[in-house]
Amino acid sequence: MSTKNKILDAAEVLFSDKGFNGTSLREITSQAEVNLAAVNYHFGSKKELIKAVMSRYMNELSPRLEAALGALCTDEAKPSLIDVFSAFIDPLLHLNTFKNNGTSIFLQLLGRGYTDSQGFLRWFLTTQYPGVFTNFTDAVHKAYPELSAEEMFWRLHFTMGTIVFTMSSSDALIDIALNDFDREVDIAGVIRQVIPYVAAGVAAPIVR
Amino acid sequence: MSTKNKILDAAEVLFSDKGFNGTSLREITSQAEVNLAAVNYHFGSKKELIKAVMSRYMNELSPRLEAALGALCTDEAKPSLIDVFSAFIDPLLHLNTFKNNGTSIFLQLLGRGYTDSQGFLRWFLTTQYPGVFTNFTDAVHKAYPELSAEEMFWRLHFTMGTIVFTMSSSDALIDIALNDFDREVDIAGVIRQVIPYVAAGVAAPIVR
DNA sequence: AGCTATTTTAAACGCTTGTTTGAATTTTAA
DNA sequence: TTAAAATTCAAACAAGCGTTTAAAATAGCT
Repeated sequence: MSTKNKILDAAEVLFSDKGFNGTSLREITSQAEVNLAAVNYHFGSKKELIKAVMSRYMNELSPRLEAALGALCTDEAKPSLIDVFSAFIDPLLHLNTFKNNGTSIFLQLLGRGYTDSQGFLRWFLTTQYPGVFTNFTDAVHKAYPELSAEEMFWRLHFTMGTIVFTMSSSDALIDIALNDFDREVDIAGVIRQVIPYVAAGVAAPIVR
Repeated sequence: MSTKNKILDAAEVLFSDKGFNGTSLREITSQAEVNLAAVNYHFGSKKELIKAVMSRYMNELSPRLEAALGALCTDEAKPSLIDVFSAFIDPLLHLNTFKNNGTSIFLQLLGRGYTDSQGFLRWFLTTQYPGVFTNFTDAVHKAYPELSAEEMFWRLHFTMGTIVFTMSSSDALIDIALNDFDREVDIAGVIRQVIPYVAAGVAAPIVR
C-alpha cells in the first residue's frame, strides 16, 4: 500500500468523523503510520488533501450517478420523483464495494464539507462535476414540470440539506434508533427511509 | 452596553458565520472592542460562552414555541402538519424584534451547533429545553397518528436536517436566488418555502 | 475621601496547528 | 555498481489557539 493511499484512507475516516477543521494532519499521519511531512510532500497542503479525498469518491460515483439520472431524462416515460431519488441508491451503495463503509463515509464527508469551510466544497462539486447537477435537475423537471426554476432551486437545496445533515449525524441517529426501538439500522436503511420523505417534500403542492 | 453583552453580540454573529470551531476568542474580543481576557473573566471558557449565546436565544424562543405547540395539543380540533410547522413561524420571527436578524442568526447557530462539536449542542438543547421537544412530537402525533414512533423519529430528524442545514447556508442560498432569479428573499421567505416541504415530507405515505 | 470589590488590561503561558528544511534513506535506472 | 531521483524522516519553524496571571484602573459604598 502506497503512502499516498495510506494517508487517503486514514484521512477520509477521520474527516468524516470529526470534520475537516477538527482533524489535524498529525492525527492523520499517525493513524496512517506515515511521517507527518508526507502529507505536504504528496499532496502539497491540507486543502489539497481534502480535495483528493473527495475526488477519489466523486470519480467513482459521478459517472454512475450521471448515467442513472441521464437514463431517466432520455426515457420516453415520465419518471416519478421516487424514481428520480431512487436513481441515487445503486451508485451510492456501490461505494460500499469500492471501500468498506464507503457510502456512509462519503455521505458524511459531504455533510462535513457543506458546513465546514464556508462553501468551498459546494464550489468544488458544482465546478468539477456539473454533469451530475444538470442531469438531476433535468430529471426532477421531467417528473414535476409544474415546478418553477426558483421553487425547484429551493426544494433541491432542502433535499440536499436533508440528506447531507442526516448522513453527517447518521452514526448518532443509528445509535439512538438502536437504543430506543431495538432496531438495527444500516446506512441503506436510512436511505430507504429518507427517499419517501424527500420525494414527498419536492412533490409538495405549490404555494403562491 | 455591558462588556458581557458586547461579547455576546459579537460572538453570535461570528459563530453563525464561521462556526464555533472556526471563530477564535481574539476575533470575538476585537470585534466587540473588549480585552481578550474578558471572555474568560465573564464566562469562564469558550464552551460556556457558546452555551450563553445559545441560552440567550433559547430563553426568548422556548416559552413562545412551547405555548404555540402546546395549544395545538390541547385544542380539540386535529391539526394538520402544516399547522404544526406553522406554529414555529411567529416564535421564530419574534427573534427579529428581540435582535436584528435574530431569526437568521439563531437558525444558523443551530445549524453550526449540530455539525460542529460532535453533538454537544443536541445534548444541551434536549436536556435544557425538553418541553419544546415533547410538545412538538405530541403535536405531530396528533396530526398524523398513523406514524409509528420510529418513523416519526426519522422524519423529525430529516426535518431538523432540512431546517438546520438550509439555515446554516441560507446567506449563500439567498445570494444565489438573488442572482439567478432576481428575487429578493429574506429569512421569512425561506421559512415560507420550507414549511410545505417539511410538512409534505413528514406526511409522506408510510413504506413497509 | 478612603477602602473594598469589581473590572479591565497587557503580557505571557503552554500547547497545537500547518508547513518547511536539509540530511538520511530507499528506489530507480544505466 | 554507481549515480541520480524519489521518498522518508526528525526536527524545527512561525503563527494561532484558549487560558492564566498580576498589576492597573474603575466603580460602588460608608
